Amino acid sequence: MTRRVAVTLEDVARRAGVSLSTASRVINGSTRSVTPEFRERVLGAASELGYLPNRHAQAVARGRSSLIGVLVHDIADPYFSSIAAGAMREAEPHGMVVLGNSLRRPEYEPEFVATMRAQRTRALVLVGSRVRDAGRTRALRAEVAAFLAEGGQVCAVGQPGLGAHTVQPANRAGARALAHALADRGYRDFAVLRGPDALLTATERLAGFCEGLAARGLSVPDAAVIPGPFTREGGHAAALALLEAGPLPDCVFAVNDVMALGALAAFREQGIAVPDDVALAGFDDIPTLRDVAPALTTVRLPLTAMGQRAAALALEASAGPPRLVRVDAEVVLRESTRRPVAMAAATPAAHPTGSRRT
Amino acid sequence: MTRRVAVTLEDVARRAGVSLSTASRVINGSTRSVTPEFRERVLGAASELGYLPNRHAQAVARGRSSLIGVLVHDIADPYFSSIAAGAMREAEPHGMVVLGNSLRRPEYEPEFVATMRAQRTRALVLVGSRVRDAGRTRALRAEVAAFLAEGGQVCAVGQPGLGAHTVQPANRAGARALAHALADRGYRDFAVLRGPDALLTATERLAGFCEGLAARGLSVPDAAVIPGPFTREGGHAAALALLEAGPLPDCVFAVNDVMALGALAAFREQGIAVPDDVALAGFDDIPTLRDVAPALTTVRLPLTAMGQRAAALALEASAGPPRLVRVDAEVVLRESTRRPVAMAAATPAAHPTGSRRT
DNA sequence: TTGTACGCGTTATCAT
DNA sequence: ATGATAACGCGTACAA
Repeated sequence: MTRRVAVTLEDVARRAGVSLSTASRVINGSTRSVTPEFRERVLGAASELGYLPNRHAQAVARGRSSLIGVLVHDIADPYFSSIAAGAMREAEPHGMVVLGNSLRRPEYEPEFVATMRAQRTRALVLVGSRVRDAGRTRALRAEVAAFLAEGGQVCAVGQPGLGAHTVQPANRAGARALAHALADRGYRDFAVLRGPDALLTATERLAGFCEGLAARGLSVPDAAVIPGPFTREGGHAAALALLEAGPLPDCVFAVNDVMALGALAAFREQGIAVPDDVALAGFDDIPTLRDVAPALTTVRLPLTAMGQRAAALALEASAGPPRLVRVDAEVVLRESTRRPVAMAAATPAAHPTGSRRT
Repeated sequence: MTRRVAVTLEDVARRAGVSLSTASRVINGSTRSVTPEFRERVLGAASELGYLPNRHAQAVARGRSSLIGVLVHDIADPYFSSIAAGAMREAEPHGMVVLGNSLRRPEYEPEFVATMRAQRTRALVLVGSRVRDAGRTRALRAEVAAFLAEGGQVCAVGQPGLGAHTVQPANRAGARALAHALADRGYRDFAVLRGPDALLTATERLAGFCEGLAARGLSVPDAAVIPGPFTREGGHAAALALLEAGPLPDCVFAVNDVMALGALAAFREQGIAVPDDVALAGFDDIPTLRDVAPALTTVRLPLTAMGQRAAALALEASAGPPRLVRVDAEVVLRESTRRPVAMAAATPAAHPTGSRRT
């Protein structure tokens, strides 16, 4: 009747002349208690028939599958693809990786976790940023809790407070160190392309940057803090908005690299030279940066390693409470914040800080 | 005994006071033949209990899962992540997407297809390049055939001859057109960073480029055709090798953009200016190109659209033979092949073509 | 050690 | 329209 299309374990058992259970034992290797001779026969039959275990049937019988979920916001964004690559490299030997792409829609995240629950996935890596929207956060947290309750394991990257293991980059400290470094290079008049204020990551970087400046007796005028999407287009638009808002600052900090690249493009289009007319810095050190000119100052995060670490945490047989793994960020000064000759000639003290923007 | 951890359809049926079959009918909506009242009751019970259908059980019962596989060589490479993003966008509404990362190991490809067979995946998108190794190709083709025989659907991108639908970019014609354009800009003395000679894609582009030059009475000296990996590092190394081999040509063609970026970096490190000392062109038009300076001449492929098209082909209920969808490539001339002033001043005829490299 | 039989959560066939 | 009941392919107590 039904067109039997794939070889089943029963076929293998029949051909090997053994029972289904014996065949099962040698194939999945649960217990070693099988005679070498039978073992041979089963293995032979399996390979002759081209047998492939039905993973779904296994998952149903075992009550758990070997799928591993990885969720990112945008797989075409180098930040996410780098982390995803690291996570996949680590996870691949342990099971099949399912990669989800939220397209930056927060409502998709709980949905994805639900899907993974339905798949009885054993481990989950959630890469993203916590968002200020309490409803969304609650929905996501609820799904994660349900997933955990069902015996799954979860590790988040960059979004603490989910009740799961977390790999957390030093957004605040990194931005603070960057501010120090820029102030020490003599920059005095700053602007920040701050990203969406709903994104915790963006907000932390802004806060850290301001703290760092404050430690040097500097600050960013409110009018020079430009919000916008966390993307290249967002950076582009924010840079244009900055130009509209008033005279150019010494130095612009975009809270991530893709935004910085957008800003760089906007400046180029407007005939504004970086770093001669304005300095520019980003955050993340995405691989793409190796090929842009001028070389972009940034705060390096070990993206691939973060993904690997997260996958390892999600995969390890963990007893005990959720762990928080902090990841250091390192300031990398490059061409885009080389002080222009005119400024470098003067002593920093010669530059009164007075806020140009009121 | 067993810790019942997830809500099952039976729980829902019991709570709704209906039979398992009825509950199944309203949940999966197979037949509409359910009284509105019962329907309400089941839906209510399901949502109260937080019921999630076990996809594995469904897959076992139905004999086919709703998984969709996408295989790429390197998810961190913009070429692949762009195509993958397109494929995922198209596929996501139809099922869960499983993304595989071969890390450019050809032996992983048949393995991935086998895994997808084991998962009873319904559709498969294979992104990559056909490799000259007959053994590998045969292994892959065999797995694809088995997958097809089991009722699955497949679409390949850039690797024809797999017995599946194929989305095939115009590698040859694109490279030919590029050669024409460069010759028309006055370049006479060329080198090609040709990639691995085992990769069909690389070979086709090289061949097309040579054809295009030949049509203008030009050619590339053998010594100026440098092989190497299809990656940024490969391009970097190949550019250095080119420098070692002899004097600089007018113009270098790297058979893909990431190689061109590697070459660009190598030139920059060596103090060689592009395009003033040497012109440079790539192939693909990856998104990254928007941020490199000088802007890189390339041959544009609609990467995202190709991914979408491939997923659509793999998903569509196709009767009939495998289809071959050709995708046009478009030459995009940018700054990196602006003719230097000195050359532009002279007439092309003033530049004897004589091969500098013997 | 091996085989029998039952269970996993669904779908689908068949009477009712 | 609804409800038993038999698959689906596999894992695994339990008995032999």
